[in-house]
Amino acid sequence: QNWEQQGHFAPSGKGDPYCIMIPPPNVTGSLHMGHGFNNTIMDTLIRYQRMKGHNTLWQPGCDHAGIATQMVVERQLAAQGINRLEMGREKFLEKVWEWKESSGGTITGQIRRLGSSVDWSRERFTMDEGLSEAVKEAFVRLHEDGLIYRGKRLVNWDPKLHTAISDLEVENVDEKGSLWHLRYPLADGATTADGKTHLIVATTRPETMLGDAAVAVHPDDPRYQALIGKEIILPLVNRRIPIIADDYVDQEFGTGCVKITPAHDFNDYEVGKRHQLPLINVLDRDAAILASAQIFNIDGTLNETIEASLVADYAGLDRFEARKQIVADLDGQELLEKIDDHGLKTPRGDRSGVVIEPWLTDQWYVKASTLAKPAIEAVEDGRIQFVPKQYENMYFSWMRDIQDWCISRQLWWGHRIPAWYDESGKVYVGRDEAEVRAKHNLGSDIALRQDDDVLDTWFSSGLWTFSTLGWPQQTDFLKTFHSTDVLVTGFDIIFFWVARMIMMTMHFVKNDDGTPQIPFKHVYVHGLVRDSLGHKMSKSKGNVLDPLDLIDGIDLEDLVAKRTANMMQPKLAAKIEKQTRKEFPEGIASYGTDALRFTFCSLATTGRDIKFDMGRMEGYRNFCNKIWNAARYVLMNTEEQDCGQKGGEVELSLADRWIISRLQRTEQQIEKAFAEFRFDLAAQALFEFIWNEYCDWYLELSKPVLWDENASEAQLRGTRRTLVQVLESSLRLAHPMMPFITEEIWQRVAPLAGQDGQ
RNA sequence: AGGACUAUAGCUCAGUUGGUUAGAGCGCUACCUUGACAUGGUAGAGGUCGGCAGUUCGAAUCUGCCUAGUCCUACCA
Repeated sequence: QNWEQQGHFAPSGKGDPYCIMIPPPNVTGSLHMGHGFNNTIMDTLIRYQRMKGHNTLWQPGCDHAGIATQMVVERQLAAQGINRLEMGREKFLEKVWEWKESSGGTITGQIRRLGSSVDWSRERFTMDEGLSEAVKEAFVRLHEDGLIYRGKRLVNWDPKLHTAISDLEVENVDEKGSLWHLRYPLADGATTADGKTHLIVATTRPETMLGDAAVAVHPDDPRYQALIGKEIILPLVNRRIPIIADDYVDQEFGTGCVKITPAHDFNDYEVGKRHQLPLINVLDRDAAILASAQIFNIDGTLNETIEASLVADYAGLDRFEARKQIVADLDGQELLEKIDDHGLKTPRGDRSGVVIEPWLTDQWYVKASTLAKPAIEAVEDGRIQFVPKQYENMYFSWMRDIQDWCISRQLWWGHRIPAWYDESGKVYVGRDEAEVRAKHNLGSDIALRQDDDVLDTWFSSGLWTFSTLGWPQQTDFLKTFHSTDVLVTGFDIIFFWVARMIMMTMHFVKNDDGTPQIPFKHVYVHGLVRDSLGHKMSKSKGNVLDPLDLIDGIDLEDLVAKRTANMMQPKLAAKIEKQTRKEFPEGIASYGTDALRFTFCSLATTGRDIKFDMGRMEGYRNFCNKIWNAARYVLMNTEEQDCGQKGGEVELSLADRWIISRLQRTEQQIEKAFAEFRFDLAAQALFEFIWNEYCDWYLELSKPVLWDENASEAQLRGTRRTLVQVLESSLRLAHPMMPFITEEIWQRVAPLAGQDGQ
């Protein structure tokens, strides 16, 4: 029976509490090197604290990962020719739950293989009943506090996934594009200073010109000052739009004239508001006909309002098709001045990869700046400390300029927003429909419809440290283990998750005296695990390592098959196969969990990315072997022997006293290393002590004593006792990093050393 | 545009508050199969610590500038 079965991983109930919450992986995901690293660090910390006699809780769980999971299930259905919309919400959700049930155990099983000593009895899932209640409660309370509102604003719209996403989910990618210079004819016979009858605007998105509401110039620009207040005839749609002055315009860039399209660009939106421009496009003057404020449909095709306009057949065209058509049409009317090459940052959805459109819709927002204030202070005054410290700057710069957080998603998989609408569209927020009716005195004759949208996944993960302990109930676990001690996570989710956890927790969880509780005292930030060349591991690069393959080993054919499975492009598969055969001609040997974990620890240096080096791991596998053999030697010479544990005179030699003093120094080094989260230094100190001192010197020095026929009983007892005691202490030091080998040997060594083995 | 980080042996990385001959693992060379361990042992080669200048009795370490690379944030049409 191992320690997990004996229940050693649950809180002991004795000693000072020490708690870590696992960053919940995607429930349908599978283990990668990042998890392996992350879990090793946490487990090492937890085991270390547990051995020091603390009342430890390491709580596992998974995230429902809204978009990611929904995409996977949609893809599966698509393979069977089924569309989610045809299926309907309820049936689709049944499918997602089915998928969750069938694949949801994968990653937790894999985490177990890493030796993670989590308390499985307290496993949580963000869509569990308890956590869902917490989410609902949090939403309603934030709304009551005036920190959640619903509003029509420009959002980042994903035309592929058909949902809004937050700023953080948009990646700005450097891409080559063009700058189109378009001629906009001046109205009423006006001319420019140099006698032209048009202005030239430069744009990277010519198709949005259909929605232009103005042309802006800089107020001080001498070239255009005389034209401010005059009007332009917008080409193709022949609508009159004003020339306005705004110092947002950079005189140096392009022609110094900017087309303003408030419904399709965040800057233009602000300009539009400043100048009270209609937030709209083609049919602005006939608002009655105007159903939508934009020229795009939900999927990025041009909408019907275009067709109703003066011009032809853009409606239904994809936005990029429309671009070609519009440029061609402008060219046909001699309105295209020139096209320049232009590098630009294209906003793309981090999940879908498609170009994100600013789109005007009703969404729910969290007023982040209010929540950010105490969250900033907590880091400023050191209640929360980042390790390494430089990440605090990153945190501050984002938090001090934080934008409201769009939390509604037009998805089905997630926590449905607890808001209801009556027939007039008036919105009521409450824990359930009954509460809403009671609170607002709505009779049963009034029909209510719940909001279709769900919450951003990060909304529920933001509550993770306390929702998993039973909040809003004041449970014993919440009182004992919150605030948690350390959060172990990657820098890539500091904004997504860490910052939001701090904000949410400090708003909802209070001490008895009313002061806010922080979610954790330390944030240990680690880097990405990369391959030995420093490249990011990814399926398409074919350089992915599976931690389990490093533990168990894998032969070459299986590895090739694994790396090239389900490739989109067959060409890529051939390349990956070649590369894999070259890198691992013999496949991957089995290194064992301890070697893998020890390698992670030794590479866990201050906050930089980790290049995973197989050579390093090979060396540490040899170290495991060294420990094993040293233990064999010690047991051979001490088991069934008098090690002084039953009394009797014990004489310590110089060597005995020397190794004991070295051990004590090592213990101090490791204690210091752990206090500073320097797992690499802890690993190094342990390695050097066990190999270079205990094995190379002390074991050798013990041989002549043990084999000396003239040695006294007291001398033999002294050497045997030192052998077992130093070994036992070394195993104790090694155990957090190498749990398996130490657990196995320990059971035999501990009694000899007069310890109980735990 | 602003900010952060990195640069040390062929490779992957340590080097604490500036202090003798700069360390580890892997790789490399030579030798060693005696009873913990060839996943081992002994001996060894290999570094002008990215560059330049400065502070100092003394710099891998502190300061400034430069170069190369990685990353984060930002509204350049």
